[in-house]
Order: sequence, then C-alpha cells, then structure tokens
Amino acid sequence: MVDRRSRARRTTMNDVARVAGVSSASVSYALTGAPGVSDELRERIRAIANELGYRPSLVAQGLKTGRARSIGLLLTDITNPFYTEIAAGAVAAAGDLGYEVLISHVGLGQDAGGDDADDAGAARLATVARAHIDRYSSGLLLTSLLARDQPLLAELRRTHVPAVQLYRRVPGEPSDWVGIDDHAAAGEIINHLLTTGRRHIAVLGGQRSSYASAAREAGFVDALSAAGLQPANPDQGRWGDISRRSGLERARELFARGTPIDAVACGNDLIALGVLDACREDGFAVPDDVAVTGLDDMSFASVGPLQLTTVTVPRELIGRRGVQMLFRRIEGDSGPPVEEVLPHQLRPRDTT
Amino acid sequence: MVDRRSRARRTTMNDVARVAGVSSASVSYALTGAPGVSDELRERIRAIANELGYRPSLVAQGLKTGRARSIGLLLTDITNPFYTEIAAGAVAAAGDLGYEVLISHVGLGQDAGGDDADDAGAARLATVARAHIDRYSSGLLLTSLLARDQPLLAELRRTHVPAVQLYRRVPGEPSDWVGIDDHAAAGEIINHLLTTGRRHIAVLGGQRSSYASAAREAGFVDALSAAGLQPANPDQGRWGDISRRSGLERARELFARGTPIDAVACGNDLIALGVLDACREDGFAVPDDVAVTGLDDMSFASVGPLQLTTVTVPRELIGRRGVQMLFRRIEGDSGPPVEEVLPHQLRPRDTT
DNA sequence: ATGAAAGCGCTAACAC
DNA sequence: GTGTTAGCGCTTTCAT
Repeated sequence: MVDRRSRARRTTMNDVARVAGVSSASVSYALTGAPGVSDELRERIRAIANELGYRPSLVAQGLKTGRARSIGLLLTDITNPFYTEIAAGAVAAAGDLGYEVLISHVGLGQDAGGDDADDAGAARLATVARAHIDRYSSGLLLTSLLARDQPLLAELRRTHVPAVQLYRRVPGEPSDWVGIDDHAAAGEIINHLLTTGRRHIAVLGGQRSSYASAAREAGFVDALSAAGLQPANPDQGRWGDISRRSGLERARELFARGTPIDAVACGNDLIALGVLDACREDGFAVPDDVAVTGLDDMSFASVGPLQLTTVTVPRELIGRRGVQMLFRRIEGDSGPPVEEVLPHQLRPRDTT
Repeated sequence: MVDRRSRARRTTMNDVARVAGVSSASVSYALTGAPGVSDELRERIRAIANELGYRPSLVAQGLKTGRARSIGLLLTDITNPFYTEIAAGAVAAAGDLGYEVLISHVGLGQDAGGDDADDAGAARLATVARAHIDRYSSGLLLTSLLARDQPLLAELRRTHVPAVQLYRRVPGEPSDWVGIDDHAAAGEIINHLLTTGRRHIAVLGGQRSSYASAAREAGFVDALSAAGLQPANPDQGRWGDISRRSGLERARELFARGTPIDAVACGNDLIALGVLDACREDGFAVPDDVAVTGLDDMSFASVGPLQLTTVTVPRELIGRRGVQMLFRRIEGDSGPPVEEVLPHQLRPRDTT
C-alpha cells in the first residue's frame, strides 16, 4: 500500500498505553476526561501522550461513535460573496461549540442552466450531501436549495440527518430554516423606486424554482400592482441565474429591445452588478438614465464608486443562527420545524 | 448513545452480503471492481446493493486504508473572493480526479492583527490543518501562509503529509508551490504609474511576513528606485493586513498626514478597494487627484463604475495546478519540490 | 480504579 | 471464484 510506505505511522492510543504500561481503555478514559482513572494516572498518561505527540484518530473515533463532530456546509457557488459571509458566521459559531465546519463547493449546474432542465444540478448536490453523510457528518447546512432538491431534503429527514436550510428554502418540506422576509424586502425596493419617481421598472429575478427568488418576484410585482403598475419586461425575461453573467446578458437583451425603462429591480446583488456592467457597456448613466437595485447587500455591493442600492440582510447572523438551530437537532431535539425570519433593511445608495 | 437512537442504522456491507447470501469480501470485490468474483455474481451483488440503498462508509474505508480520498483546502479568509476563485478551480480539478475537496475557513488571527504578535494565528492554522490530517485527508492545499507558519510546513514534511502552497509561500521550505512572479508584477504596476505621469506614489502592502507581500513591496520599491524615486510614505506605513478595512484605515491616515501623493500602489485588490472607499470618503477624485492600483484582479475589482487597475493572475488555474501537483505527491512522487510560476498581466483600467 | 475484549464497517491477505 | 479472518484505532460495556 502506497500509504503505509509513504506515510509515517501515526502514534496510536496503543502506543501511548504501551509506554504508560496501562491498557488503552485507561488512555481513553484519561484523555477524554471520563471517570475511571485516578487523577495521578490521568496526568501521567496525558504527559506521555503529549510527549509522544499523540493525536486521536478522528476516523477511528468516528467509526466507533458514528459521529464525526463536524458539520457540512454546502455552498452552491463559493465564489458568491454573500454566501461566504454566511459561511464565516457559521464557522465562528460552530467553533464556539467545539465543532468543525467542512465546506463544499458544489459548483456547476446548481445556479446555472435552465430552470428545470438540470437534474444534473440536483444530482450533484445530492452527491455532495451524501459524501458528507458517508463521512458521518453530524449535520448539514444547506444553501441555495431549489424546488428540485426536495427529494434530497426528504431523504435527509427520512434518514434522520439533521439539516437546516439557509436563506433559500424548499417550500412544503418540514425543515428548519433561517432567512428573511423576501416578499417584504422586494416590496420595499419597489416602493423606494416609486418614491424616487421611477415608473418603468423592469424586474430581473433569480430562478423560478427558487422559493426566495419567487417570493421576491412576487414582492416586486405585488408592490407594483399596488401602485397600478406592472413590470416593464415580460414574465419570461424575469427569470434567470443569480449571477453577474446572467444579469449582464439579460440587461443587454433588455436594453436592446428598446422598451422604455427607468429602473431595473434585481433579484439579488450579483444580478445587479451584471446590470451595472451592461449599463457601462451601453453607455447608460446610473441612476440618471436608469436606476438599478440589488438585494442581499454583500460587501462588494458598495466599494468606492460602486454604491448599489439594495436591502441589507444579517449575513453573519444567518450563519450563526443556522449553526445553533442545527445543534438543537444534533442534540436530539425533534420538535416541529423552526423557521426564523431575520430582519432586513433598505439601503438606498447611489444607483437610485 | 444519542446517535444510535436518533439515526437510523446505515445499511452496511454485511447487510448486502447477508441478503445476497455471500461473504462481505465478495461484496467488497464486486463493488470496488476488484477481481475475485464472477461477472454474474458481481451484477447480482450490485443490484442488491442498489436495491438496499447501500453506500459504503467512507469512515470505515478510511480507517482501513488510511486514506480518506479527500483533500483539504485551507482558506484564511473565505470572504476574500480571490481565494474562492482559486478554490473553485481546485474543486473542479479534484472532481476530475475523483477526489473531494473539503474546505476550511481558518478565520481570525491569520490576516488580522499585528505582524508577529499573533502566534494565535499560526496555532489556529495548525489546528485546522491537523484536524484534516486526523481525518486522514490525502493532502493539503494551503493558502495565505506566513513566515510564522514555517513550523507547520516542516511538520507536514516530517510526517509525509502531501501539501502544496498556493500563491503565497514560506521561503526556505522545500515544498511545492504555484503562484506568480510577485516582484515583476509589482514592478509593472509602478512602471505603468510612472508612464501615466505619477511621481508621488505611496505603497500600501500586505504583511511583512508574507513572502508574496514582501516580494511585491520590493518590486514596488525597486521599480521606483530604477526611476530615481522612492515611496511617498515611510516604511512602517507600508505594511498591514490584506483587507479592505486595513486599506481604508491606512489610506485615511495617509490622507490625513497631508503628504503630497498622486498615486497609491496597493499590495492587493482588497487593500485597493479600501483605499477607494477612503477616497470617496475624503472627496478625492480617482484617478484625477490620486491613482489607485491593486494586484490580483479578483472578479469584483471591475464592476460597472468600479474599474480598478490591477494585475490579473490566473486564479482558477492556480487552483487546478495546485491540485495536480498535490496529486503527484499523493501518488508517491517524492522528487524535488516544484515551484511553478504562472503568467500575470497588467490590466490598466479606470483608476489610473 | 483498571483491564480485557467486543465491535464500529470496511479491505486485503490468505485459505479453500 | 469465493469465503474466512485479521485488523485499522478507537470507545465502552463488563469483569476484576
């Protein structure tokens, strides 16, 4: 085996036991703090373990206990700063609880491609999730779930794998979730746009099968309706990926179509940045010719000359609360699903 | 045990063997594709495994083989888009090779705080690295190493844990590395600034103990010297964290000091964004009053009105190559350390 | 207070 | 071609 040759053998609990002249059970007791050894022996064993540079094998421990003492955080796109800010919060909170967070970048397929065409995305996500489970992950933090991921969530529930959804959620699944009131947030954006005199507002949302995106779209449309208006662009143009590229491409189309437009309300910040790219490309002045709004307030939404009007959400807190909710489940709480709505706030800046 | 109660028992290889009426060895052979079973039996076993929803325990596999078939990617700050773009490349490349990438956000201490004061940072990094090792990670991808992390690198070498350094590197350690020619890149920035008529150039670099930051600082200074100039700010003002906050704070100080300055050359993009924030705050026009340059070309360095002059580096490729280099080592290659210098390119944009 | 021993679920000799 | 078996390094009864 390549292994045994290339890798120096680890110091094991048995090595420690041998040197200390005790059984491995005593070593286990001593090191884990369990009762069963005298303080004196405990100290002696600790010293020897230390001396030998012993570190317990988390793999053996995991196999024995069935738990890895780690939680998995699945990121659809690690390149999206909004989610990495959530991740930072999650890691900090888990650290406080003595757990590790192992992050996976799911990649391709999820936020890309058509709305339903990509079962590949669902499959990939499920594969990554199962890999964490097969490593005996104590629980899963899921971001960016789409309707098509419902079977995965159901599987997790059936197999009693603790999981909480962050930000996005699959409707109808009895699962814990932390996020914001997307419908309200979107409404506030529209009202702000209305207040500043905009009337020809195009809507560039996320994926139709994303609950959050759908809620935002509805929030945009409803607020517009309340003012006797409707989006300046047709329904099918309103859905797409929540990426900068998609924002750019859809804005180009929108501008090329020549429909009169004085604002673009985007489903998230990334889309809005793409729209800003398109404005620059096509020579539209923001906000004079056209206003642009985002939603999320990721940190790069406001940098120097770039000052996107958006809705800020407590990113770190989402991560922290998610971890705490997950912990309840890991510890055995089997109460009804908790859905926690965190506060958001409109951030008017320079693009409106 | 909370475990066994709350979690349905997994289907094991033994379950499959029992149902198939064969030994677990045959199941193992059948499923791993090893010889030792007839095609017929193999198929039957596969079908049953499938039927039962059997998935091998990666933990048991790991304990047995000593390898987890996963690689660990340590990110100092998952919130820094430059590194997440590298991460995306690494994940893609590892996927091609049938490995998983488990990402850790090291957090606090690393890129924050003083230069040496924070041994806490080194300790935290080492802890995270060891956690991966104790999970039998096949190898480690390390980013953002500082001089103080040399002991960790030495430990990895001693214990034969394959590791490659991405972008930053600890000098003097015989370890694989992929990155760019920092000194040259910094020089090109200065020459560009000089060409556009700037003469009072302040330098806002990264940490003194970061090899890359030091090389860049030297590149800045050397290019300035070649033109008979020197940085407009004193040496001690040139070092700091590679964060937006640090850029903002140091720029404020710089501007407050009142030294005549017509350009700020930053050690990376994040610092430059902070400087841009300060310019906006203090009413400095960019580039008319002052030019600002970055280094890295992370994707958010150019968005709509934000068009930072910087040096672009092949981010995804760094991740990909890193994984490939790591693989050589995992497969047993024990040749001399490889240092791969990837191309970079000046990207003049609107801040100069 | 301490030790012996039985697994956790898998792989890899080694028998047959 | 197929089965038996001995661990991998731990935790945890159960004896002593």
